[in-house]
Order: sequence, then C-alpha cells, then structure tokens
Amino acid sequence: MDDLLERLRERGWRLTSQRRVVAEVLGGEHVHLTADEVHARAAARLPEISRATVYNTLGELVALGEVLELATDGRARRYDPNAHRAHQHLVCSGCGAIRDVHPHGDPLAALPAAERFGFAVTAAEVTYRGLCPDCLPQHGG
Amino acid sequence: MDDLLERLRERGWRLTSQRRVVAEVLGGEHVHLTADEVHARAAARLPEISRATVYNTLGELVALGEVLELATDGRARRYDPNAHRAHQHLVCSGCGAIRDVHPHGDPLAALPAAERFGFAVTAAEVTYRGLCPDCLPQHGG
DNA sequence: ATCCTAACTTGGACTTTGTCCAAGTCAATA
DNA sequence: TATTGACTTGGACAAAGTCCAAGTTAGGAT
Repeated sequence: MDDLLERLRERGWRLTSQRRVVAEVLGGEHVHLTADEVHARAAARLPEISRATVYNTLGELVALGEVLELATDGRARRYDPNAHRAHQHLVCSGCGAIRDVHPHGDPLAALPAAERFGFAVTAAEVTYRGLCPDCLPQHGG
Repeated sequence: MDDLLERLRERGWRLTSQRRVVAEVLGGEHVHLTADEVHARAAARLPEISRATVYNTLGELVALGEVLELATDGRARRYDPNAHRAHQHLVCSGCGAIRDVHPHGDPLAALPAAERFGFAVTAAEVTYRGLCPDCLPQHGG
C-alpha cells in the first residue's frame, strides 16, 4: 500500500488530501472495512471529508484494481486493500469476522469448459463459511 | 420444489395463500430472483400480498434450508430454490446474468487445516465471474 | 510566483433494499 | 364452527448507496 499513491499519480490521479487519507485508512493487509467504516476513520484525520468522496474514491480504487470489493453478506460491501496477492475469504457465520485465506490450487481450474456456457470466465471468488473460535460453542467450560 | 409445501407443512408451517404463491414463484431450477422480483411475480397472482410477507417468507425458506440466499453483488440479495443439489454460480460481469454451475471436486478440500484458523468451516461458496456470450465484444461482426 | 481550469469535493436530496411494529386476519385444531 | 396463536398488512423507519449543482483546488502553463 506504500507506493500506491505513487502508482496512482502515474496513472493521472490528482492527489488530494481526501484521497490520501482514504488510501492511508486502507493501509494494512488484513483490513476489510465497509465504506462507512472507512469514512469514520478518514474523518478522524480529516473531519470535513464527505461520504460521497469516500464512495467515489473507493469506487475508483476498485476500478483501478488496487482494492477488492467484497459482498460476503447482503449488507454493506467491504473493501480489501490486499488486491495484489491472490487469496480468498473465510467468514464467521456468527460475528461476521473475515480472514484472508490461501487455499491450494486454482479454483478456476475446477470449472470445466462444458460448465462455462460460453462465458469468458476470468475470476473465481471463494467464500468459506463457518464459526470462528470465539463463536464456537464451548465444551467442558 | 413440488413437494416443498408438503415438507413445510410437516415442519409445522401454516399453509397460507401468500406462502403458497411465493413458493410457486420460486419453482423452476434456474431462477435467481431478488425479493422485489419475487414480490412482483407473486403480486401478479395475489395482488394484495405485501413486501413484508415476501421478505418474511423468503427468510423462513432460507432458515429452513429450502432456498439459498446469494450476495453476488453489493445489491439486492437473490434467492435460489435449487438448494438440494450442490452447485456454484457463474455471474456475468456485464449484465449480471447468473447460471448454476457444477465444478468438479469439493472446494472445501482446498483449504488446509493451517488455513482455517480454528474456524469450524462448513461451507464454501464459489462465484465465477466473466462475460457472458451476449456481453462479450464481437469480433469480425 | 500566480493564474487557470478541468478535476475533485461537498452536502443534501433521493433511491433502493431491508427491517420493524401495532393492528387486523385467518388456518388449523378441537 | 369457535377459538387462538400464527400470519399478514401497510406504513414508518433504517441502512447503504447514488446523483447533482455549486464551490474548491491540484498541478500544468505562463
């Protein structure tokens, strides 16, 4: 995420304080924030930043391939800055906690041509679901 | 979907005309409707049915394991009546069309214990993405 | 340095999707 | 066929996201 701003500037981005703050908030590998969470954290540093700008900026980062957009539940989309290392997500059915995980093999390879129906398939997103240790019923406690 | 109502009655469901209509709308294997689409189709048969009842009924069908709830985009959840045969989804990035697909192997098996972080993992949902034939750029046409 | 302007940001109105509730209705049992 | 608790209704509300006209500003041009 460090040189993200550099890459974006090279692509013609105008580097505003708002965009800088949003990019900083997304720093760190294991973050999966909603747009409103990003806005709250950004506003802690730059109080006048608007929701619209956060939505715009997140949308641009997604379009540029710098951030992934997740729809793991039917609620708010989440934004994952770890876009440059292939990974999947493990979601707790209890509390909603999300972890990046690395299954082996390429999930795309499991879909034979006959099951592609003429689509040009480019990606496979896997969401593993289950209960995290904190949400698991305790035995013998 | 035929004997669905029978199964539900056995589980103590009260069989109202509204529930019957919602179940009928969901009939057919390759349907992935939003709640509002279900409501529109249900209202064609039973004009006074309310949105609240459609939401309630869909939620109950999901809780009973008779219908799957999909969050393939950040928009409306979609409801898939094909809950009894394991399958995954292929989604067109252009128009949003959805197809049921059957990859080989069990996607759960690709996640080693070391990548489960103490979660009790019970399911893996795979969303394949790409362009459908209608959205694919045409060559030589 | 400063000017200029297209690009960016803002706040608020608006839309879509979903939830909640009090009051009315009805399916299924006795 | 009477009863009753489960179900349904419509409308208010909430959450998540989009859109727009007006104001601001980054960064190239001078």
